[in-house]
Amino acid sequence: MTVTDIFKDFINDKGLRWTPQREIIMQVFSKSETHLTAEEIFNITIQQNSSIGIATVYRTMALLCEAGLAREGTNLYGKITFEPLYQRKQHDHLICTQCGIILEFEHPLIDKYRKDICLQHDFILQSHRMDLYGTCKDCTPTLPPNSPSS
Amino acid sequence: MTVTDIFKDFINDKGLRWTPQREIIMQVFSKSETHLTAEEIFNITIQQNSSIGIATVYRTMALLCEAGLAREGTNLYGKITFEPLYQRKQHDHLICTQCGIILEFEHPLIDKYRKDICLQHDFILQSHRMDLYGTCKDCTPTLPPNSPSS
DNA sequence: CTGTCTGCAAACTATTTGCATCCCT
DNA sequence: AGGGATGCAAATAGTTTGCAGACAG
Repeated sequence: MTVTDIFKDFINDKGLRWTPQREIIMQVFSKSETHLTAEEIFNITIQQNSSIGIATVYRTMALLCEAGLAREGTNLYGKITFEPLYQRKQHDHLICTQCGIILEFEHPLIDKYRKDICLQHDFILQSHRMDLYGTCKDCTPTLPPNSPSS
Repeated sequence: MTVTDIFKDFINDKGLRWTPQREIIMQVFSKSETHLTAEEIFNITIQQNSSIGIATVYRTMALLCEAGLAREGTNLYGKITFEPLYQRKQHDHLICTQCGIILEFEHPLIDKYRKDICLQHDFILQSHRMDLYGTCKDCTPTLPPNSPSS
């Protein structure tokens, strides 16, 4: 059962049609390890089929979200991004505000306490998003050894 | 030392000018307990000064963010929102996807593990955002007592 | 064949910017 | 007086929508 199969089933079950555009877009997207904007997905897809329009990317991504295979978000610049959800552990993000890189992590206890909180508030948790913003290892200026303490 | 004082100092220190518009916008904003969009802030301010333009709201909110008194975010509909930061404990959010209400909570252990994670990744934490999405107490359909188990 | 999909371009919406004028300092 | 601040309107930028033709089933 591949991601493509799942999406194809979803499309069929809704009485929609399986098209080359939908297949390409979903493949490009599901290969990605990071959060992509519609434009980024579009730029990759047109390398494989130069006649795809960005409207189709948006329309297909909406279907992928509906199918539970993708999730919408917003990047540092306010653009909509899509995050692959298929067969991925739930995780949280470290986002470097210098270079924009997104690192992933998970922490079982954070997860546990998250659920506790929801119980305490009679809140039925559907999903969550936790992003930690800061400076990643590579963007942290490291003082050279013996550097003057100006 | 009120919020207004802090903002006024910030404005002065930058060699900028204290204007009625800035004062009104900042007061409207700092009275708010929730996340507001620019338009919401605008709608309240024009009740006090009908000639304020929305561009000024955006410009003033940018200053408040720079001053560390506000923080930008995105609501369920993709619009930019502003969250007051002054003299408020850091906290996380429970966001009801039905009615949009935002409940706040804090959990010291989640906070501790968040910091641990950053240490492990040589990541210098500047800020974070954790939003839990789901259904709040009031929007949860409760079965009447003795309801049939259809 | 039928009705969905597509690409295109136009429409929208939220946000930003240019500019003449205003008004703090 | 001088230069930042404002409101307006126009410009952007991202996303959505309408439509005629293409095409899956």
